[in-house]
Amino acid sequence: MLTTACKDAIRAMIYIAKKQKNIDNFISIKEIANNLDLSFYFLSKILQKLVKDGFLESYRGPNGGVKLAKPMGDISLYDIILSIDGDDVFTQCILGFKECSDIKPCAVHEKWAPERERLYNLFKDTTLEEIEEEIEKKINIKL
Amino acid sequence: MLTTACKDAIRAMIYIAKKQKNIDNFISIKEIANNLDLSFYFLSKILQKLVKDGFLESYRGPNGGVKLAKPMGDISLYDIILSIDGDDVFTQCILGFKECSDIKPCAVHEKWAPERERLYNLFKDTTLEEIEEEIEKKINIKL
DNA sequence: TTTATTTAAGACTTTATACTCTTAAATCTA
DNA sequence: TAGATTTAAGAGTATAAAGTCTTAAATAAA
Ligand code: SF4
Ligand code: SF4
Repeated sequence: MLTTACKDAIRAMIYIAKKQKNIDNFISIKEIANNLDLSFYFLSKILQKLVKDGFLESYRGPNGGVKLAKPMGDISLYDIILSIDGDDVFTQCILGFKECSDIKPCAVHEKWAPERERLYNLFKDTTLEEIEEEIEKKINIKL
Repeated sequence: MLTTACKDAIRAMIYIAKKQKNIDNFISIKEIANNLDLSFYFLSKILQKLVKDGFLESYRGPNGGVKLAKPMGDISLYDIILSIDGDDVFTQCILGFKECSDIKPCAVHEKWAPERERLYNLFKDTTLEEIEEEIEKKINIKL
């Protein structure tokens, strides 16, 4: 469904959003990796993409790190997925056909197309802000 | 979402079901591969799994090939996916957590869990028979 | 200005998936 | 029985994803 790089990216963004709600500092990637039990090396690589795509702002040197480059209500899970994995999940055919036309659809199009649409809407509608509120509301949330 | 091996498997099973509606012969893997524009070698490997799991019956020698081992109404897309890819798509966490309890869920569980359930039902409910009927009904179906 | 800290970038290694080929076994037909 | 056909099984190769490491650049603080 999603690559591990993408899953890690989402978890990191949630962590950043949660932390940023309180303090507006840059958060070091090492801290994020440690707290989420991820490889620092791997996470660094992943977050670089989000920086390039304008979802994170980064700063080097002591007290450096990353922070959200936009209001958390303006960053959706779709944005993160698109940045890391591309839009294949939302556009590709369930049977793997390269070209897909509604004129000559495959045998499961009627079943798959609406589901794919639901998936798109789900991720598009879910913002870091909403997730952050969910975390505040509940007690036992795994990060 | 699905591996290419799994997509190929589904396409092959649809092809077999469609053909078997008319004649009850064994269908050679070479014929399937040619018609679906797939590698004979790769497809052979993939279909072996479906044979082992009891969804296909195979026969060697001239006029040999494969045929459905069950009524096409008894083979769902879920069965095929399970046989080739395993059940990861239907059980795994969207954030990649190994263990997942409803007691301490992740921040997107409330959104993801129902969607995963829908996906499961969709594939579980869609049988080769239903797909075959869809193909008969429509004119321009890509195989 | 020197040293420590932190991200950026690219090379590199490992692992998993995708794909190919060869040989063996089963079966039909001449 | 000999030869052709077709799947089975396993080895082998190629490509992509995952993960690691090294060096450079930016910055802060001593
Ligand atoms: S029409 Fe069929 S082939 Fe095309 S995207 Fe839809 S499901 Fe896939
Ligand atoms: S509770 Fe969260 S971590 Fe567990 S499966 Fe659901 S979405 Fe994934």
